[in-house]
Amino acid sequence: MKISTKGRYAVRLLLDIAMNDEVEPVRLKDTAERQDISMKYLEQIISILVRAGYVKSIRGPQGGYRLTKEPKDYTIGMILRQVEGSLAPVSCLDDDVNTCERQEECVSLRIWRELNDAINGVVDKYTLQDLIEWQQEANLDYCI
Amino acid sequence: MKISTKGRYAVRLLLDIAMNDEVEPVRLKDTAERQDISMKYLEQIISILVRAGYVKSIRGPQGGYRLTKEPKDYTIGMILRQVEGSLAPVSCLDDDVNTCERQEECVSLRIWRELNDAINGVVDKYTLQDLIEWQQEANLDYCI
DNA sequence: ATAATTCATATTGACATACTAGGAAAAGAG
DNA sequence: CTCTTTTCCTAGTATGTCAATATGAATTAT
Repeated sequence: MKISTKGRYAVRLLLDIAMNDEVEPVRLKDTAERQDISMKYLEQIISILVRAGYVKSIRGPQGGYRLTKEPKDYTIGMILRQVEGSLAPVSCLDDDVNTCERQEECVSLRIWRELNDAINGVVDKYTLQDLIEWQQEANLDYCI
Repeated sequence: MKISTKGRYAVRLLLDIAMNDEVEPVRLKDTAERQDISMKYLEQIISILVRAGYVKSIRGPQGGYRLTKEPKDYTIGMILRQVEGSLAPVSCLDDDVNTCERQEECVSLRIWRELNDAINGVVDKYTLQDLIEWQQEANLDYCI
């Protein structure tokens, strides 16, 4: 029941881009340093996000990445689902893969469904904007 | 973010024992047939539950397994955590393994914490007794 | 032309998952 | 005491996933 590093890194990656895109787009190399994550790994993760239309890339020198939307428009759930695939706790709940023959008689399914809703409820309640604000608060605290 | 077969089977196993322990203890062979799960795999799972004191075993002919408590005293969360280990969505939240140096400055942690609470909230809300009742209702529906 | 960047694909090692296999130990029935 | 039925214990195995690394091509500002 763990969220993979890929999912967590994706959140940190987008947060880093959101918070560091001032004049120039954000280079992966810098994010890698700031976040202490291998750049090569970040490349793989961001390619998913580019394909999903969550960030746009600018190639060549002075290139980098930019968000395509406002931070408030990225829920954490969107990000996680994009890079992790479904967050459903059992595959019976994945729309496309409901191969379980016991669906009808399965009483556990009721709990898994509720669990699924609870999970999505939390991760879809917060957005990158929330993380940005928390981070800014934390930085303030740190300075004082 | 998936619950493993081991966890799900453990729930079905205990439910099967709860619902079939009439006169004699429940033999794994029968559970395996009823639930369509390999008996060898069930052996491994039940050994965890025996060690945890959730079931007691009776060896030899006419042997089998019995619950040690009332069905209402097993939450689904207890069962899952016992066979799966922690259900925490990030290992930072596992008490013993909080090796993450970013703990202090990590704003995502707030979300993971809330997610953890949501997950445990659901799985600890329901017990084997609930499953038994739902199963009995389902069986009634089926007959009518 | 050069250098800095993204893009694409392949490979790797470690670990976990989901089993299967073989046999030992206990205990009731005869 | 033996046979059979059950649990108990340990090891093995095939497959897949995770978490990266590695290599190099494509693009583009300077």
